[in-house]
Amino acid sequence: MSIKKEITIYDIAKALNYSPSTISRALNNNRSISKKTVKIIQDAAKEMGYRPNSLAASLRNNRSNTIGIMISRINRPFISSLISGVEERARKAGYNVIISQSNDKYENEINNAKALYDSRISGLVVSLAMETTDYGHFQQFVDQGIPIVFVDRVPENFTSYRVIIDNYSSGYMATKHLIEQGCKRIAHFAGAQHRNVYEERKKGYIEALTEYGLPIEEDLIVEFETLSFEEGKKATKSLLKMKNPPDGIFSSNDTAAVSAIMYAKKHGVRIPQDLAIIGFNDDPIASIVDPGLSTVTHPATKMGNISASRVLEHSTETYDESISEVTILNTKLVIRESSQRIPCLETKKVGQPKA
Amino acid sequence: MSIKKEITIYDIAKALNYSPSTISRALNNNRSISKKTVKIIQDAAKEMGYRPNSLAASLRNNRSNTIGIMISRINRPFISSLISGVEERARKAGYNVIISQSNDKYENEINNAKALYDSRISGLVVSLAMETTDYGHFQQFVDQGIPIVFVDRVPENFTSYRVIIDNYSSGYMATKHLIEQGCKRIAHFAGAQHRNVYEERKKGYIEALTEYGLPIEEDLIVEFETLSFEEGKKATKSLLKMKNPPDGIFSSNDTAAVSAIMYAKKHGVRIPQDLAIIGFNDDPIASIVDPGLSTVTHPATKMGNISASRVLEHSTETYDESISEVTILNTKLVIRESSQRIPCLETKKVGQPKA
DNA sequence: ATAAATAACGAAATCGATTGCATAAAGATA
DNA sequence: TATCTTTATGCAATCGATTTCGTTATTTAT
Repeated sequence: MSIKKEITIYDIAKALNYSPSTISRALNNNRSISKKTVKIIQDAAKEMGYRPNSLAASLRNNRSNTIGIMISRINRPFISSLISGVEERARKAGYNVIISQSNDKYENEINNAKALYDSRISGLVVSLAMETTDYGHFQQFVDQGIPIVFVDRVPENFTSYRVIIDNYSSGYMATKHLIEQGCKRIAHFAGAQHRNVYEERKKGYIEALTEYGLPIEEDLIVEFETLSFEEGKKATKSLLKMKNPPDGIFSSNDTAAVSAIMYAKKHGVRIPQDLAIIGFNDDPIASIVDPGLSTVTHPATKMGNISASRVLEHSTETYDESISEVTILNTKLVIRESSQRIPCLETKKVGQPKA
Repeated sequence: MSIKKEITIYDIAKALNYSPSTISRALNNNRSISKKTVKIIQDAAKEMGYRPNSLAASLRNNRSNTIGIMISRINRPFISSLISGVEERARKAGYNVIISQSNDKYENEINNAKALYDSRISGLVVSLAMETTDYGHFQQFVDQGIPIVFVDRVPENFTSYRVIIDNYSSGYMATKHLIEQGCKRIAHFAGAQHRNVYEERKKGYIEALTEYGLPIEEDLIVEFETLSFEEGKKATKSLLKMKNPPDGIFSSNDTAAVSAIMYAKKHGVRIPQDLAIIGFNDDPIASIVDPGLSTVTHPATKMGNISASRVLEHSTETYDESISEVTILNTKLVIRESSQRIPCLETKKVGQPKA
């Protein structure tokens, strides 16, 4: 266990007979050091096997070249791709990424926020826990000038960066698609209505029905807690038991939609003839289930990339904290067999270009 | 942008007329400070809103209460659950988790190792990139007494902690199951043979065939590069084109297995009657595909938990660096319809108890 | 009662990099 | 030549917590 000594700028300073300040500046390509000296120092540093101690730099600068991520659960396709996108971009810029999962609990989110804050992260990427309705725990970051990027599940009243999709239009398009396929009674699997994404998808659903003169039936709108497989099954069961069951379902996620497909199939309901189904997210299971689940793509990795970029490009000088910068990404309908009653391939774009 | 000043131990020291040393000790419950004083100081700290600056402590201690993770890709079910398990355990202990993905590239793995090393992580959890065959980039951690836990994809010759499943037995059991279901010509989707997991699964496969007196046919063993959906399709296609096609497939992962199911189904091959299939991992898609894919469970989250524990419990004093501590977790066969020719539910355990 | 041990706390160095200010040398301008 | 810049570098403080050595009281032992 012979722990090797690390080389510091002091070692280099001694070896080259320069002061530590000069070494530091040279290594950071500070222009006040002549190119010749810079070269000498950088070469020596490389040769001596110097490795910057980022902890020391972080302490001095009071920021740690680290991006913190707060999400509900890592092991969900959308979330893991989102994280992947953040990591990808951050690492290219030499930043580390710290993750924390809330398991959709408000209390965990608060604790994680504190932990990340104490870690002196230089930026935060957040997708809110299902439970969260109060955003006070994010104020500490704002007070310290640490940029926050909310992704996908964003708060209603909190000035910050946002990276989202157009949930309203996406919900509208998904529902419209079902209508165009001949559905007259379309059910909706809605998520918690205090979470923007679910609220807006539902609004889009209602708008589409309204526009096409179809009635809004509260019986056909099921509000889920977690949009889980189990919940999907239960909801499908009770929908199919109705005297006048729906002929279409727009689900706010793929898990519940797939669950519906499987339950319906098992009970002799033909998909899409008797029941057309469309989900949301384009998780891997969407293309595996039989019949394939039509859905709305959710550009997770790209959202992660952009979120990280927002943090990296954030500049305290140019930042106006009274303005929310919102980035809206396009989604696409992916039409598979679960909703395709009329034989005609189509792929539609939803949403607006980047704001 | 009025950035609030943080409270330090010096502020507390001044307020209470103690020295910073005493404050530090009291906050760390050092026994050389009287209980009375400790209480006074801790109360004051709380009241003043003191928050320890972990960067300062990290610099001083030269370790950062952070666990680094190196994996191939975050957005894979097994990996994201693994990470989830590490995060879960680490956060409970007040540790942060930094992630880095190699995308299965050796070069990225080297760079990530350097980045994590420079971040002064206090422990490392690694699942090797597909490409990696040289392990020199991990030596730096050993030299600094930083514990490394290899999970799942582990190196052959590198003394360290390991958390794995019994791939050999699992492969054996999976194959045996197919044999018991009446398969006579079982194909194998093998992964890169320099990666322990794939090599051992194949060995288990061969052992089972041998034990039951079935011939080993090289034509039926397909070595994959990435075990992707595409590769699975291609392999299935050529297998089914053989004059004497296989009646069973043991795939080293679920993705390729599901791909095989879908391809075979599409081409009129009945599953499991004509072709019985079993996969590996128990990814979500395994229970979604129709017919449901039999597979081998891979206790990902638990492996993550244990890996984190190994790091947290690691003690430089008691550690003997000439010994590899290996933890082997149980796997289970999950029998679904894709392999069930004989009507009889079964679930078998594979592997040994924790070492 | 006196030496020895213990308890409770303080002074100051340390971890390694950064940076405002000072300084010296070289070049430019009048 | 004298003055003013500009260039290149060093000095020393700083970030905040930890820790090694001490230094006083206060107990305990003899």
